[in-house]
Amino acid sequence: MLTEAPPKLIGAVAKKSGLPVKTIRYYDEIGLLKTAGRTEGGYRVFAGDVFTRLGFIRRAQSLGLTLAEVKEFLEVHDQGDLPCSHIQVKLEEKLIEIEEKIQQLQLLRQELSGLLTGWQSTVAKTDEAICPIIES
Amino acid sequence: MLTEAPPKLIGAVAKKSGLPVKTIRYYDEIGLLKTAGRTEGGYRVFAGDVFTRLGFIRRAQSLGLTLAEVKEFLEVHDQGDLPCSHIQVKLEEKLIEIEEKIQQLQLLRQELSGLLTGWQSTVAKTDEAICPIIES
DNA sequence: CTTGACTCTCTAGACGACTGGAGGGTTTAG
DNA sequence: CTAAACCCTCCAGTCGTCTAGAGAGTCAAG
Repeated sequence: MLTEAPPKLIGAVAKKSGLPVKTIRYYDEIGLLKTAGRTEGGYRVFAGDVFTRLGFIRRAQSLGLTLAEVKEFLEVHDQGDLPCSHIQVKLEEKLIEIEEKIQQLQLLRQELSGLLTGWQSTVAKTDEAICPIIES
Repeated sequence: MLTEAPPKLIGAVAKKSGLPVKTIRYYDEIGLLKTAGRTEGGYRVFAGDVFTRLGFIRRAQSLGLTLAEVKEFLEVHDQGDLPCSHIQVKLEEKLIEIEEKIQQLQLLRQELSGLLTGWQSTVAKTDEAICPIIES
C-alpha cells in the first residue's frame, strides 16, 4: 500500500510550520530551503524534511545567528561529505562561539534573576507593592 | 586624597568599551544609558557604571534580545525598588525564555558538532580531503 | 586668539529580515 | 466554463540597528 506522497505546497508547509507563506518564500529565495523542484505550473514543492529545516533555522535564528550563518551550516549539512578544513575550522569556531553564548546566557540569567530576587527582598521589606509605571 | 572624578566624555567611553561613538550616542538616544547629564557645553557625561551597562547590553543583544527588551531590564534595574507584579511576571517569563534558549543552544551545539563528527568520520573514510567549494 | 581635537544635532543611507500589494497564472470543484 | 482558492513574480515599504556626513559649537594648548 505505497501511495505517492502528495507534493507539499507552500501553503501546507506554512500551515504546519506556523510560518507565513511569505517568509518561506523568502527563505527559499535566499537559498535556505533547497526546494524539491516545482510542479508543471511552477509551484514550489517541498521535501519532507522541510519542517526539520525550518525548525533548525528558527532555532538558530532566535539564538542570534544570522540567516547567512544558518545557510552555511545547511550547506555543510546538504553536501555533508566535504570535510574541507577551511569550513571545518569555521564550524569549530562557531561551536566555540556557541559555548560562549551558553555561558553568557547563564550569566544573563543570573543577572536577571538577581533583579527578581532584589525585588523580592524589596517586596519583603515593603510588604505591599504598587507599580507606578505601566506603559502601554 | 579624594580628587574629583574627571567627567567621562563619549570619546573616552568609546575607546575603553570598544564601541563606536555613534553607537553610544544611539544607545543614549533610545534611552539605554541614562547619561549623567551634560557639561555646560552640552557634552554627554557618563557615570562610571556605563561600562557595565554597555557590557550588559552587548551581551544580551548578542544572545538575540532586542534593544527594546534590554531597555526594559535596564529600567527595572534603575528603579530597582518597584516590584510591581506586572513587570515581575514579565521578567519571570523572560527568565524562562532564557532557560529555553540555553537548552536550544545546547541542542544547536549538538547538531553542529554532529556535522563536525560526521565530517570527521568521512575524513577517516576518505583519508584525504579537498574542498571543492571555496566561495569568497 | 587661533588651531585642532573633540563634541553636538540633524538628515539620510545601509543592511538584514521580513511584509504587503498589484497583477497575473494554475488547479479543482461544481 | 467559471469561480474560488491557491500559487507565482516583482517591487516597494517597514522595522530595528546602526553608520556616514554636513554644518556648527566647545575646549585646551600654544
